[in-house]
Amino acid sequence: MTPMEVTSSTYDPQAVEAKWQARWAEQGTYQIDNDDPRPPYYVLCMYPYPSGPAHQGHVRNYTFGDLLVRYWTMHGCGVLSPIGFDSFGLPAENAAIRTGTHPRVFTAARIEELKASLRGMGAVYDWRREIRSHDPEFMKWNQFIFQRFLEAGLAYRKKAPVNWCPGCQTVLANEQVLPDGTCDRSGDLVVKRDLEQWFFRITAYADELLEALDDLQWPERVKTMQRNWIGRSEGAEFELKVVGSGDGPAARTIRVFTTRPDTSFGMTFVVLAPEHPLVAQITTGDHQGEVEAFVERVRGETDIERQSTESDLAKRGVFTGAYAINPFNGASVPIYLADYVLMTYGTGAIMAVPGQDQRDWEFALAYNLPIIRTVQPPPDWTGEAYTGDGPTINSAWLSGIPDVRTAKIAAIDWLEAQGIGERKVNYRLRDWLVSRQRFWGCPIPVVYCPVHNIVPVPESQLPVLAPDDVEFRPTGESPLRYHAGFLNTTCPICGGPAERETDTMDTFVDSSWYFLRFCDPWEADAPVNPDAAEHWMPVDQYIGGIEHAILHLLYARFYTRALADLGLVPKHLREPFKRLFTQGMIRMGGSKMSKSKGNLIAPSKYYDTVGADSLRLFHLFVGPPNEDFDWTEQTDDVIEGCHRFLARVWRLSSGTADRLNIVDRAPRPSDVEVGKGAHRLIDRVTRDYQRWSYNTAVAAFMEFVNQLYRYAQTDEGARADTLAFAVDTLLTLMAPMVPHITAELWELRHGEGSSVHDQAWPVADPELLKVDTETMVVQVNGKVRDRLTVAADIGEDEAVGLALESPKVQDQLAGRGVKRVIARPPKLVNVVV
RNA sequence: GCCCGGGUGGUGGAAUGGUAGACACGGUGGACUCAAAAUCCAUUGCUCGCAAGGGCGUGCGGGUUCGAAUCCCGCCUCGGGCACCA
Repeated sequence: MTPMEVTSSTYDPQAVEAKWQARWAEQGTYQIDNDDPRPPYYVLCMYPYPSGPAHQGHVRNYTFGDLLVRYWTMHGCGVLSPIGFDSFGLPAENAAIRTGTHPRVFTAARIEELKASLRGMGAVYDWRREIRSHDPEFMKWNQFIFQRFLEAGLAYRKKAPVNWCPGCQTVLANEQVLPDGTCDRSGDLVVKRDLEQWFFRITAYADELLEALDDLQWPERVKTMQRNWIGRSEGAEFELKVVGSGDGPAARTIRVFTTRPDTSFGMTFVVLAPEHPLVAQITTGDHQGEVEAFVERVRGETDIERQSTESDLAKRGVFTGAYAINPFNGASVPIYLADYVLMTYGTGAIMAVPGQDQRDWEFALAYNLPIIRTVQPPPDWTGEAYTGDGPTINSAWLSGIPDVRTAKIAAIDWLEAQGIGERKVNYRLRDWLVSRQRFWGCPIPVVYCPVHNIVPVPESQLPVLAPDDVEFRPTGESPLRYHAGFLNTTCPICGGPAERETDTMDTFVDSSWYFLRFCDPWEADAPVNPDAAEHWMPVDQYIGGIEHAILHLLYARFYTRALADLGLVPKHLREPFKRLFTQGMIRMGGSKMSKSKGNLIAPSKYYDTVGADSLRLFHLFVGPPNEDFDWTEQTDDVIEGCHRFLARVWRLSSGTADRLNIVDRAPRPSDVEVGKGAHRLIDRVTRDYQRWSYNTAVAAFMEFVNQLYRYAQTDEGARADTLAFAVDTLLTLMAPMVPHITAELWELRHGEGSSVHDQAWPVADPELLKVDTETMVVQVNGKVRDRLTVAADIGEDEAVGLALESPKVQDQLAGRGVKRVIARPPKLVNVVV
C-alpha cells in the first residue's frame, strides 16, 4: 500500500487519542506477567502524591517514562511499567480538618482526577499492579517490615526534639520547615518540643550508603548532594583528663573528636556542648551560677537562634572554672561551654585550636585565650587561622613533619600507642525520625503495656487500621489520641490493659519500598516476592524530580539494604535504582509551578485543543530534560508549533498534503538520497534517544519532514516505495514520543491489526550512512575563507591542493609565505601563514 | 564559607577541540483568498557597504593549540545543595 491510496480526513487529535487510549486499556497492551520470556526492563517514575489533576511537571515526568516503556518494548524487552499513588499525607488531613470530609474520600477523588489526566496523556501502565499507600494490604506489609526492623534493632524509640508550629498547632516534618526556620504554611517560627519518637537506624548503613554511590549511574549532582548529606569526616577521638579529678581509673575524662589531631599541640582550650553530661560535675563552685544560667538560656533557644552566625561570640560561651590536661604536652587548658558545640555530633566536646580553625580563633579573641600556630603558613599569609597544608611547628616531637596528612597519621599512631585514643570516622547523617503525630498515615503497630513495655502487634492482627469515626480538630495531636476505642487495647502478651501507639509513620516510609511491591503486588505471604524481585530489580531506569535527591532516594537505598540483610529481598540486592534521571522543574514567574502557588497550567486545556501528542512533543522539544524550564507567554506558541508539525506529519503520511507528486519509477539519485536520509535519521535519532537528547531528536524529525515535503512536491516527484519507506521509518522512530498519531497513521497505511508499537526498532545500514561528498572548510590562520564540495574519500594531498588553488585563499595569501598546512580531509584544511 | 551546576541571537535552544547559532518560536516581506484563518515560499546574530565584500561576535581577563563556546588559570554573575559538624 502506498500513501497515495490512503484517504483520510484532517488530523483530529481528540478522536485519535480517545480511540488508542481505549484500545490500549481494553487490550491490556502494556500489562506484563512475571513469566514473560522477553528480557526484563523495569521503568519507573516516582509514584505521585495525588493532589488532583496532573500538572505540567507530571506531564513532563510521565512523558519521559512512557517514552522509555514504549522504546524498550520496541527493542524486544518485556517492560515492567507500574504506577501507584503516594496517598498518605498532610494535605488530605488538613482538608479533613477544614471540611470534615474523611481523608480517604478526599484522596480517592484526587486519585481519580490524577488517573484521568495520566490516561489522557496516553501514558501506559500495567494498572493491575496499582498500589496506593493507604491500601490495607500495603499497610499490613509496611507494618510487618516495621516489626522486622524492631526485632533487628533497626527501629528504636527515644526522646527527641520535634518541630512544632504554634500557629498550626501541629508537629511538622523537617521538610515543612523553611530554611529560615519558619512554617511553610503559617509563617510562624517553628520551635522544638521534646517527645518520645520512633527512629530507623539509617546511620548503621552510613558508610555503605556513601561508598556505593560511586558505582551508581546517577547524576553527579545527586550523588554529591547525598555525599554532603551523609557527611563523612575522618579524624581521631581521644580523652583528656579533667584537672583535679584524681588519677587512674577514677579520673574524669572528656572525649573529644577532631579531624585535625596533627594540631593538638596548639590546643589552648576545650569546649563542651551545654547539654554535655559532665557539665554539672566539673563546674567549679564560683562559676556555677553563671554556667547554670547559660545552660538554661541555650535550652530555650530555637535551633535558628542557636545556629545563627550573626550573634556575638562573647555571649555564646561561658567558662566552667575547670581545666583539662592536653595529653600531648601536659598543659592545662580551660574548659568552656558554647552553644555552637552540638551534643548530637561527635562526642559533644571539642578541642579548640585557634591557630588552625577560624571559629576557634574568633572565640579565643573574644575570651582572651592564647593562640599557637602548629602549621607553618606560607610567607605571604595575611589571614588569621590557617587551615591549609604546611609543615608542623611548635609541636615538640611532631614538629618538622612536611605535610598535614603525614602529621595526622603520626598523631593518631601516638594516641593509639598511649592507649588514650584512636582513629575515628564521624557522620553528619542522623537516624531517621519516622514518628508523625498525624492521622492520615500508616499506624505504628505497637502497644504499650505497663508490664511488658513496648509490645509489637502480632502479625495475625495486622494491619492496624485507624477507625473511621474520628473527629478532625487542629489540636496538633492525632485524632487517634482521643479515640478511646482505638487507644485502649490489651497487651498481646499478658492480656492486661494497654495503650496503642497513636503516631503514624512518615510517608517516606511508604515510598521506600513500593517499587519492590510492584514486582508482585499479589504476593500474599510476604511484603516482597523474592523471585519477582530477582527478576525485575533493580529498577533499570528511575525518573523523578531533583527535589527528592536526598530524602526519598537515600531512604529507599537504606530500605533496600536493610530488607536484603533481613532476608526479605535477595541478599545481593543492595541498590534499588540502577539508573536515575532527574528532570528539571517547570517554573513560572520565577517559582516552581505548583498547586500551592496557584500557578498551574492544566494539561486538559491542551488535550482538548492541540491534543496530548502535541503537548508531549512540546515537553520533549523545549530543551534538555534535566534542565529547568520557564513557562512564559510564548510557551503556547511553541506548543502550537508542535501541533503544526504533527499536522504536517499527518498530511504527509496520509497522502492528504497539497501538491504531492508520487510516481512509480526505478530509483533515481534523488530517491537514493532520501533513502539514505532515512538511514541517517535512524542513526541520529537512536543515538539521541540513548543520551536523553530528545530535543535534538525532534529537530531531526522536523528536518526530515521538511526534506520529504521538498522531495514530494517537486516536478520530478517522489518514488512511491522510497517515500513509503521514509514515512514508515519516521513514524516508527516517533512512536515512543507521540504514540497516538503514529499508531493511527500506521494503521491507516498498513491496515487494521498492524501496530507501530509492535515494530522492531529500526537499524541503520552502515553502507547507506556513507556519503559521497562533504563540504570542506578552508581556513587561513584558523579563519574560514572558503567552503569547497569535495569527494568524501579525498586524499590529503588533493585536499591541500584544492585549498591552495581557491581564489579566496589566494587573495588572503597574497605576498605571504605558507608556513604550514594542517589537513583533516575531507572536513577541513587550515593554511598557516 | 565549602561543594555542585549554568551564562551562546529578540526567545527556547543546537554545536562532545574543526563551518557558531541546527530545529523551533517570534518578526519582516510575498503567494493563495473578496477578505480572514489555515497553508505554502523567502528572509531574519550585530555591524560597515548601493553592491561585491569586509569587520565583530558564545559573561570578563589571560593561557594552551594550526584552530577554543568547548581544555587550563584567575575573575564576574545566576541557580542549587550543605553550612558553628569540630
